[in-house]
Amino acid sequence: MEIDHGIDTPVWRQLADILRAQIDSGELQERRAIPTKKVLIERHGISGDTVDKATAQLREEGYIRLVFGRGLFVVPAADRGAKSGE
Amino acid sequence: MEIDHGIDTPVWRQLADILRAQIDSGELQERRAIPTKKVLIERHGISGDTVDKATAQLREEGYIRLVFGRGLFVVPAADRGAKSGE
DNA sequence: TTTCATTTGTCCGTATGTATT
DNA sequence: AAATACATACGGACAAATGAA
Repeated sequence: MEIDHGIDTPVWRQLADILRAQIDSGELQERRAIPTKKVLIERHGISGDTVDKATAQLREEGYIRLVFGRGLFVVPAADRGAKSGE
Repeated sequence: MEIDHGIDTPVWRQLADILRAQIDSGELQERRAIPTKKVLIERHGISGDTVDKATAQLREEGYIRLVFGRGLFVVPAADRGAKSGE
């Protein structure tokens, strides 16, 4: 899964797509934290702002949820419908 | 309508609230462009990224719509339900 | 056609604030 | 006290689309 700066899909959306696919496939497990912001910055060679846009999108979709001071956690598919954030 | 950096409501959300109120009140008229990014930056003393976050929120709500190279235009209330962007 | 100005979205690198451990 | 973690914010830069000259 490589980020491509050359095509017309924004980098933040590509990252959101990658993370969503990893959640759907189980590579990122339910109730566990996704990689930290710092890791995503270093791994993909992108800025923190861009990571934020991707995670904001995923939070909006209900895929992940913020636990302050700890990280972003994968929401179980069963709880995706409606919860604390909405 | 003043932006306040001191309270816990993010600046980008405050700006979104201001613009939404101006649209609802008719101060910003339907089918007309909202103030440009540059104007909003100078008028409120905030950064371009912060303006972007506010306008992205309003686009998502269906209040405004992007016309590339021209500006962000107020969507008539009647068309807010569903249109080109969704 | 080419050039120039305008406008937006995207992106970077850094910094700060708040909460948790 | 210190490290970790995320959201927010800044200021600058670039690409693409539009319109005017």
